[in-house]
Amino acid sequence: MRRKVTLKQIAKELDVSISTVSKSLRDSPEISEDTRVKVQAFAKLYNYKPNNIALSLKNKKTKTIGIIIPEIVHHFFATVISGIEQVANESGYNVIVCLSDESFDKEVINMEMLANGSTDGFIMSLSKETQQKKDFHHLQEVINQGMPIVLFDRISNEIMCDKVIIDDQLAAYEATNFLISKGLKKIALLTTVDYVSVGKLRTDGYLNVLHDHGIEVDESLIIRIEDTEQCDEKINELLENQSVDAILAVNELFAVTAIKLAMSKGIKIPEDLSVVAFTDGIISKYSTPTITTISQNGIKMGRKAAEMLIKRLELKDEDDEHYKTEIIETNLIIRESTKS
Amino acid sequence: MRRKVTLKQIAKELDVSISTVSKSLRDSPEISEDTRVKVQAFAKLYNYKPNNIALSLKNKKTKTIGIIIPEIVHHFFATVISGIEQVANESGYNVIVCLSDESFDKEVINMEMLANGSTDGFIMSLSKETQQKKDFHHLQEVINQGMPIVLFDRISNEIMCDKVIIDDQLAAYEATNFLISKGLKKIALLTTVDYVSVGKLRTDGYLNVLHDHGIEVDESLIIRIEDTEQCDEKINELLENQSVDAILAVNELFAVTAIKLAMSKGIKIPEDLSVVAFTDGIISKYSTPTITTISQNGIKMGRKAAEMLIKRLELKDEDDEHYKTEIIETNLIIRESTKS
DNA sequence: ATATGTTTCGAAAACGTTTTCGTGTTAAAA
DNA sequence: TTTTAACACGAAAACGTTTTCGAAACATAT
Repeated sequence: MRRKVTLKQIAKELDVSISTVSKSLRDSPEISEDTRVKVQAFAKLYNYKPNNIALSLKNKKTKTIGIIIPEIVHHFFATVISGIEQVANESGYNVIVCLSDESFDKEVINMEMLANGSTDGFIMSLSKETQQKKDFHHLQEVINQGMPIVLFDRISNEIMCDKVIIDDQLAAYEATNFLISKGLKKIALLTTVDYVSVGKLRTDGYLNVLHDHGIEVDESLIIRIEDTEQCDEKINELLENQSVDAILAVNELFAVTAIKLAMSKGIKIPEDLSVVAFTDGIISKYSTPTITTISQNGIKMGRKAAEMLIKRLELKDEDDEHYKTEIIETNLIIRESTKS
Repeated sequence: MRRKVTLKQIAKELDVSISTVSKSLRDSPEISEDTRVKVQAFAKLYNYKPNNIALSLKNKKTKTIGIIIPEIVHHFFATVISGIEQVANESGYNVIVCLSDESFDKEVINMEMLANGSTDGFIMSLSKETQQKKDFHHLQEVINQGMPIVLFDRISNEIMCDKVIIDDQLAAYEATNFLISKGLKKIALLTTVDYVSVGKLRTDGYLNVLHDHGIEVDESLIIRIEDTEQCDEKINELLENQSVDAILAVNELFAVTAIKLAMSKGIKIPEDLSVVAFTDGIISKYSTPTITTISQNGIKMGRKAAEMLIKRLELKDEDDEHYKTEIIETNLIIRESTKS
């Protein structure tokens, strides 16, 4: 077992000082050709690579980005990570991933853990519980210490930092508008409880478009689903008690569940019922029928978030304090679940 | 902006030495009640938390696990990460994730990057290219330096280390056997090219069961698909030219693609064609019809891998050198895509 | 001859910890 | 009173780097 070689060992072996070795390897002009070549050859032979931890301590930079998200077994979040990783990699950064499991406490713990020197900054999406409690002291604490944060998707306006989102309200507006343009009237909304920021915004967009078309809002068509267990039951209720023309779902899962239930009741898609879902993922593409969705380009969001964070990290402390909110464009991907 | 407070600053402020502060915070008996209380109060007030990087350098332990996988936008790999993260979290470890994108070079670069002090060990699944080249020098190098590695799913027997896998061959055998027991004869296999270890093993299991039942192997029923672009074309060919009773697919994607193509040709599932897929993921559960799959419990694999790695990390250098290969059991989840 | 300049290298500090060891002070024992 | 022990604390080393500064050795110019 050949442990990693250090500057000190090389220095001892070649009978020079540590400084000389360090300078030689960094091609300092202070060092003579002779010793430089000698040291470099030796270092190469023993496959010397500087120790990252020591460098981090010295430079007060870890070249590491902390990612905190609610869950990873989730197509959208996985794509965001992928996007972040791409940019990070190009710039020599690593990513360290922590999951909050939608728990406020876990989010706090993970954040404190990483904030103690492990990362230079954070990219995160808030847990449900955090959005509900509206307690952001852990974020504020980190920001106060001078570490930049970029929030994406599940954000809060109470926190002053860079953000990357889609225009949830507009997207919901346009998607619903698309349904209305097909002559559909009784449009149901499958959404989450209101404290989830994106759920709220999407609901607003839905309400606005109805209002703009002078369509009366039927509260019984708005189904707020807390967790996946309720999903089947609540959607079943909707389909039993109402004659519905179309459904706008705030995620793929609600949509595919609705489609399956409808089909089992003999309701034809899209002839009897049109369905549009947020978040273009695996399910929409491969289910039968394929589902019309609002694309939410996770890769792009991840890339943008990483770019913003790294830019701020490499900005020489000229703390702009001028925070930006980037909006990633969405578009409607029309598939089989809506009338043409 | 209140930067993080250090021992040195506390020491200066309270006019004691750094050692005294450190000892006070760690409740050393060397320190008098008085100063201990005083220091602890001050530290709490300023929210002192030791710097992880400094600790890592001192202890030569980072409490970080490096994960290198081919891609993250992939349900199975996401579940494995989730499992790893659970165990890591319980034991106070963080995970740092790198993606190889199925590229040998990226795998090597990422590994070297993390090996220079960033992590205590690795959990990884080999990229296609690595399996093809059979070049494992980067793994061997890391192992020689005394860092433990746990391989999962895409492994190689040439590397001496802990491993976590499913019994791919047995699972393929049993799944195919299940199809045969339903009276199906012409069973096609949708697999990957042979250098992917799991593809090879699954193919072997398929071949063995045919042999054991005295069924002649029809090479034209074995479709080797290199990448997703070829997928449609190759499966189309199969369905056009052959009368096929059943399909065993080595992943969900191949299965759902085959089902969609078959249905578009008026072939009824499961009446005319039964389909079984490896990897129980999102698609199988939500597609129409739902797909019978071989479960491959990613969470469990991840958890097991993390347990093995951490155990080895915390083993006080009593290098067993006694490497284990854990086999995670699979089971057939019978859904709508196979005859009952 | 001295003064000046250049080349080449090493000592030491710094990053933030923990820990070993030494030492001064005080209290108890002889 | 002197010796010994217990107590409370600080100095310094160590982890592996990079970088500043000083200095020795030699060459060149005056």
